[in-house]
Amino acid sequence: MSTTKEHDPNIVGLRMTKHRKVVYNVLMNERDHPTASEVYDRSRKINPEISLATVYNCLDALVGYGAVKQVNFERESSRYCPNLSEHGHFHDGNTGVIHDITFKEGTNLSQFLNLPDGCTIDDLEITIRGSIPPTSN
Amino acid sequence: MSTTKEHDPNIVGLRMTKHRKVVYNVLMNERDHPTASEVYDRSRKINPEISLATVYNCLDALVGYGAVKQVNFERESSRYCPNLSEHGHFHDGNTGVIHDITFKEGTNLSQFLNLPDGCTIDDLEITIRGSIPPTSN
DNA sequence: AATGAGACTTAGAATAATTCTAATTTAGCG
DNA sequence: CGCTAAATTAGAATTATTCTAAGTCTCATT
Repeated sequence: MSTTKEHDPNIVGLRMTKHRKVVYNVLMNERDHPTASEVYDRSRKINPEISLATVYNCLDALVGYGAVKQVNFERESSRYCPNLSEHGHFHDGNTGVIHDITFKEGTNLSQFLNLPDGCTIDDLEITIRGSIPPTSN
Repeated sequence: MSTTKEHDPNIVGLRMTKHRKVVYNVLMNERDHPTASEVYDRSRKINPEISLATVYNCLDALVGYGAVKQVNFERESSRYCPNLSEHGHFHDGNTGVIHDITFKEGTNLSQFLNLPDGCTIDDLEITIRGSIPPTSN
């Protein structure tokens, strides 16, 4: 489960620097929605001379090119997620773990929301706070 | 449309002070999802000696007692909303206006989301960023 | 209506996440 | 291989929010 492969976003137009690679690999290798400062800590283990400002820059660049998603929960620090598929987040209050949640096949927003007439949707964020019962097995 | 009534949350257990009344009325009289500092500006017009810290305290108290909702959009300043019914928000990128959006009658989350087994939901936040075509009439 | 305890309010300092600045280094095209 | 624009850096700056400690008010109880 902890295969440490080399990942490469390979995005057209995104200049691939040493630091961007490190940050991207940090996100791919432990997909637990880390904050910028957690990414910073992990990145320094790989390349100790990276700075926090660079981590922010790299994350911004990766988000800007659509290689990772930025997740905001309440007003906490932003978190970063390499899951590019359309999904929401379930924040388990017991464990603090953030789970990705997907839509059921063939779901369309206007089926259940009263959206403004003729609106265009650029981005959707669904965040649920709750708890998951401990598995009894 | 700009009736300036006196509103009172009348919540059991919520001590109703002068400042809390002012803050609550500010929210009720212009229901446009203001930030704390916008609430501060409007409150000072009614009662110039209110402080920003008090505005934060009052908003926190009102949120804590369920008299208003706190809305977070990305990592921008929190906004406050006296619409207590279950609803999401549509952020119009053209105008900057935030519209409340409601669920269609009888909607259940698990109809369209793959939720964790047996999870309990405490809070749901749906935020859509998009645009609404200008009305042509 | 007076009292008192605890909750509210205040100004200003402190904090925390993020962004900015200006100087230096680097990627990658030609 | 040299060049130029873009990336990186350390540290300062910014911004929203929270904290602190002292003074004030609300309201249940008299």
